[in-house]
Amino acid sequence: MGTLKYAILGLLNRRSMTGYDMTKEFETTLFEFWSAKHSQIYPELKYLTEAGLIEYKIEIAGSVLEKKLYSITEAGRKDFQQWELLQHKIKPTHKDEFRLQLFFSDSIAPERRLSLLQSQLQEHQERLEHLRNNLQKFSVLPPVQQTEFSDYLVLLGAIMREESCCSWLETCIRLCLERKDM
Amino acid sequence: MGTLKYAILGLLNRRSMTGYDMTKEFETTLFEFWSAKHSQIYPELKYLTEAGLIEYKIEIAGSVLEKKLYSITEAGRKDFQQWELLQHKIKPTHKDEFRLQLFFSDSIAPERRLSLLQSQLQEHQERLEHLRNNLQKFSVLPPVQQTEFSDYLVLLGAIMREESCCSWLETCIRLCLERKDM
DNA sequence: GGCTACATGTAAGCGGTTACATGATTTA
DNA sequence: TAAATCATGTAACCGCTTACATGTAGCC
Repeated sequence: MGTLKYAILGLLNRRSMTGYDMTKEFETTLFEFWSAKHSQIYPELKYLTEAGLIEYKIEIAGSVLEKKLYSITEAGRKDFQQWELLQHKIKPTHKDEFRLQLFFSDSIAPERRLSLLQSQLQEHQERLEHLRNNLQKFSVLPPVQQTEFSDYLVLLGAIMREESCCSWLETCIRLCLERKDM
Repeated sequence: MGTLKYAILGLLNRRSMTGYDMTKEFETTLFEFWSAKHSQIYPELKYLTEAGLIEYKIEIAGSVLEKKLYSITEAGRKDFQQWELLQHKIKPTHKDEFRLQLFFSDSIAPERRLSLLQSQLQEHQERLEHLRNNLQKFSVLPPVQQTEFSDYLVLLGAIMREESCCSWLETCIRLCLERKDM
């Protein structure tokens, strides 16, 4: 797919930054829908530079430390904006180890299945709470043209996904309890 | 993670089958939460056989064609059942190219963003419809001990996930339309 | 006889993670 | 001065996909 390329171009389309800054962005802002480690980012930056889609100038921090401040080129911006218009097909399978485990859970004791469901529910509840805290920074709904509007939409998506997951797990637990003796 | 290993052991824990049968299972039954191509399955079968977790006997189909009918060994069953009890941590990032695209969509025209949202909604609606058709085979809720009960739970999970995704996309579309001039 | 499905493998390459490796700057 | 953070890279390995490669069985 080569999606990392566009994640990087997208970041640089917003503002110039170093590879280190990008690493932080992937760990925080983009974390809900994309991630990449520095060991993947640096080689990709090298490749994108060679391809002429980005460029860098060296800045000196302190007295000797060289930082590479990357920015997007015109060619890069063009490439990015073309990708931004593509109507991607959805991926057919969302791999999910827990659901695989649940699918085969008729091989274990019903109480064990119940405890798996409950621990899974707790994890998703914690993530949901965390996401809802993030939502609080949007005291008012941002205008559509602004960057914050997109941020708001994807955060909303993450929250709704977790809510739905929690309510599914609650349903599973309820069904297991209600029908304990069947 | 080595999850494919347990997907295979789980299948063989239900019934003996060939690599080809497994390929079909991954394409149909398990498709919503796991998948694997035959090119990944056959080497894994070889490895699991060497590790003593599964074994095969050769069956002749027709006059000469050799099929390897795999079954799980006692060691394999033990390994599988141990995995089945593990309380896995949820994966922090669900990579999603569409959400990445949406996140950066302040760089394109609002009508373009709207059309992306609408095409994405349509895809998810189609998948949802397909999943709801699958649900119809459960005319009554199966008893908890049975294999079909697990099947039902994961199908319900897939449906709820798609429903939530659709309603998120509908919300996004509504927000974009309502606030067109802001 | 031809098509589809059955059946089993290997090879190249990509995307990604973990670990290895190094050094400067800032802050407590 | 010690620890945390900033900063940049490489190497080995794993999981997975795409493509290559081959041949049989059943059905119309």
